Amino acid sequence: MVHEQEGTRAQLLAAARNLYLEEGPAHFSLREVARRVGVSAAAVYRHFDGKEALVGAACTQGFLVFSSYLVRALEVSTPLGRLLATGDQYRLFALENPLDYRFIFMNAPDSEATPKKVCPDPPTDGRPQDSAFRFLVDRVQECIDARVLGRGEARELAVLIWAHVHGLVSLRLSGHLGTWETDEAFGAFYQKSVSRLLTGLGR
Amino acid sequence: MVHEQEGTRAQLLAAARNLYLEEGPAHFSLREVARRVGVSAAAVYRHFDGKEALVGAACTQGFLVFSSYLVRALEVSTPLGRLLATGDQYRLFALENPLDYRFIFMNAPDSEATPKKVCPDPPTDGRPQDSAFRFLVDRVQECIDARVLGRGEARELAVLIWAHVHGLVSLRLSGHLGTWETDEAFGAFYQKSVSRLLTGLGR
DNA sequence: GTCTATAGGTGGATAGAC
DNA sequence: GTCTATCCACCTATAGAC
Repeated sequence: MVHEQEGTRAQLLAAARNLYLEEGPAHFSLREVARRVGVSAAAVYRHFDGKEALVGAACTQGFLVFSSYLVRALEVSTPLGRLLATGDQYRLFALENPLDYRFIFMNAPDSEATPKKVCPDPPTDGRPQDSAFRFLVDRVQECIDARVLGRGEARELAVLIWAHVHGLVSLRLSGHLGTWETDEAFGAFYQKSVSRLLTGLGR
Repeated sequence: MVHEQEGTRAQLLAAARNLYLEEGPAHFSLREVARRVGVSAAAVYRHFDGKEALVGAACTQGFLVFSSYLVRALEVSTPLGRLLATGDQYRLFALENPLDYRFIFMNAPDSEATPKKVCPDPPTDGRPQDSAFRFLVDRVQECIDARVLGRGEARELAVLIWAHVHGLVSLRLSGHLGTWETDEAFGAFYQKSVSRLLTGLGR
C-alpha cells in the first residue's frame, strides 16, 4: 500500500458524511465531527473553511463515488443496453451507498449543504448532479438516435426517467416499500418497472 | 364569522410550519417561532411540551391536509379522470405544503422529526401514508375494471405510478429540477409526464 | 397566559502557543 | 497542524412575578 495512514482530512470528510445522515441537518455540528475523529474543533479549520465548506466537501466526495457507478454503464455495447445499465447502476449506488444517496439527492432545498462554492476541485462546472444528469441525457439521446426511443426531446425524457428511478429508490430508502423486502426482490421489481416505462416511451 | 380571533396556539402552529419550511430542520428554533408570533419563548410552553412537540404537532396537521387534497379527486366522474386527478392533487399538496410533504414522504427512517406519539387523533389505523396508498390502489383498480389500464396487478401498478409522481415532486422540492422554474411550468410537465406514463401502461 | 430573568448548555469561529 | 483558551451568539427549558 502506498498510503498506510488515512489523512485527517479524509477522516473528517467521512465523519461528516456519517454524522449528517445519522443525525440530520438539524443536529449536524462541526464540533461533533471533530470529536468523532479525535481532534479539536479548531483543527477542522486547517482543512476546511468552516462548517458549510465541510458539509459541501463531504457532499462532493459522495458524488465521485456516484460517478464511478454510472461510468460502468458504458461497458455495454448497445444504446438501449447502456440506458438500462445506467438505471441499474443508479439503483446499485443508492442501495449500496444509501447515506451518500440521501446526501446528494434527498437534501432539503434550503440546506446549508448546498453552498454556492464549496468544491475546491470541481469535477464539473455546475452542481455535482448536473454532470450525472448530462450523462443520462447522453444515454437517452443515443436511444433516440437509434430509434429505440421516440416522441420527445432528450432532456425531457431524461427527467421523466430520472424521476421514475429516483422515485423507486427513494421510496425504497425511506422504507415505504415494505412489500419488496429484500434487495433482490426490489431489484427485480425495479428492472421490470423501468423496462415497462421505456417500453411505453418507445413507440 | 364565529371565530374572529385566531388563538395563540394556532398562530404558533402556523408559524412553526412556515419557519420549518423556510429555514429547514437545521435552523428551526422555538424562540424564532415565538418571535414571529410576537410572544416570548416561555409562552410556547403553555401550549406545547417543548420543541419536539411543537414540530410534531405542526406536522401532524399535515396528514389531515393531505387527505383533504386527495379526496377532491373523487369529484371527477370517470375512473381515468379520478386517477389523473389523484396525481394532480398529490402534486398540488406537495407544492403547496412542502414541509408536510417532506415530513410524510421524505423522512429518513431514523429521523428525530418522527416522534413516537405526536398524533393525538390518528386519521387511520396504520401509518398515514398507508391509507393514502390504499386510495391510490382503489383508483388504479377502477381503471383496470374499466379496461383503461391493463397488464398488471393493481398494487404493482399503483407502486409504479406512486414512484413516478413521488420522483417528480421530490426532485422538484429538492431543487434538482431547475429547468421548470415556475410551479405552472412544472405542473404542465408533470401532467404531460404522468399522462405519458399512463398511456404507456394502458395498452 | 404571558411576561422577565436566568440557569445551563452547544456551537461557530478566532487568537496564539507549540 | 494541532492544541488550549476564549469570545460571542443562540438555543432549550424552568422559576416566579403579574
